[in-house]
Amino acid sequence: MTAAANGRADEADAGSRLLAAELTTEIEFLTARARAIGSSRANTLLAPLGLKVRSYAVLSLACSGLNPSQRELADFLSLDPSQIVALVDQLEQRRAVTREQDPRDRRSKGITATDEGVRLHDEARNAIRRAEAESLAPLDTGEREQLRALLRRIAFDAAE
Amino acid sequence: MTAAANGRADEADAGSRLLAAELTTEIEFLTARARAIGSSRANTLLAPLGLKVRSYAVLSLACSGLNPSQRELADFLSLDPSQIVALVDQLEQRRAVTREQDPRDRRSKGITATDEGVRLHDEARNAIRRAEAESLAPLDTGEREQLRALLRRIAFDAAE
DNA sequence: TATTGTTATACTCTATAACTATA
DNA sequence: TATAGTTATAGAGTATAACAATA
Repeated sequence: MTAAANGRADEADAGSRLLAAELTTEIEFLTARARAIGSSRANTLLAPLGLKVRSYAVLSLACSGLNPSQRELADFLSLDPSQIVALVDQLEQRRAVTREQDPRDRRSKGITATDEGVRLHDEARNAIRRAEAESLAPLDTGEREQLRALLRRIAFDAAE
Repeated sequence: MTAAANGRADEADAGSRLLAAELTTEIEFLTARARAIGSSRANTLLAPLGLKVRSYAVLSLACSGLNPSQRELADFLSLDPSQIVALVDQLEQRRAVTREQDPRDRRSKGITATDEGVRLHDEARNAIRRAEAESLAPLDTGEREQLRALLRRIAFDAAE
């Protein structure tokens, strides 16, 4: 996780007296904790499909119609190219995606989903949405959209 | 983070055409990315102090005046007790914290900061605040407080 | 000479189980 | 019998460097 599995994420005792500590006001800490809770739930619900948040992200981008190269996937997901190789290997072995050599640059391989990959992605997206609904249970609809908008700006405006 | 170091976190090309993908609307993905950016910055700024986000969290709780036991630290930080041992070992070796046996339950050890630990924590907290300011640069003050409040509810209301 | 994908390797982080001392 | 801390170990995740094919 980064988007790694974290099976212990929701074991913390939220009623703990340590909630009074200053640490709980720091965004860095809160973000890490929210991510751990979210990844844990997402990985649990993705497990029956043989996916994790990492492979789901690759599959999702393969289904986007944007035909990303492995290099683009690595840059966009902030993963090393060698990790993308392993993730694409897994998805390719189960016939969810294909590597297609770019005729204009034969070094580059576009990753696209097969019909089976699209089916798998539909199921996985439902799992992700269930996980999201559980993780965001304390927030109402408007607050969820607020959070989404704020996170999106941090995730993609800050890096430039 | 997990709050692990992620040196590649902010290398993604935010101007990428992949921004159009549906994936970028999913909270799970955005949270993981925000955490990676935040942890990366925080770890970079903590490195000169010989700390990471993990050890900083333990030090911070040791400085809270709440005198947490290792078991409480493990529960609250969602870490395995054996990982707490290693983190406290490191901090104890540099004389930043002490283990004190609880006289009412001699199995339990309360972790408290030394004067040196408090000094280290003051420096580290400044580093964390600088990291936070950088990570949240796209947001104004009101939006930062909004985000803090939303994350706090997810981090601590959801787990019950 | 630089870049894409690939392989290999080492390192960190995380999960699990067993042990001890206390309760 | 159960719990706090500890130790040891294996697995997953991550970083780094080197290589072949292509540009």
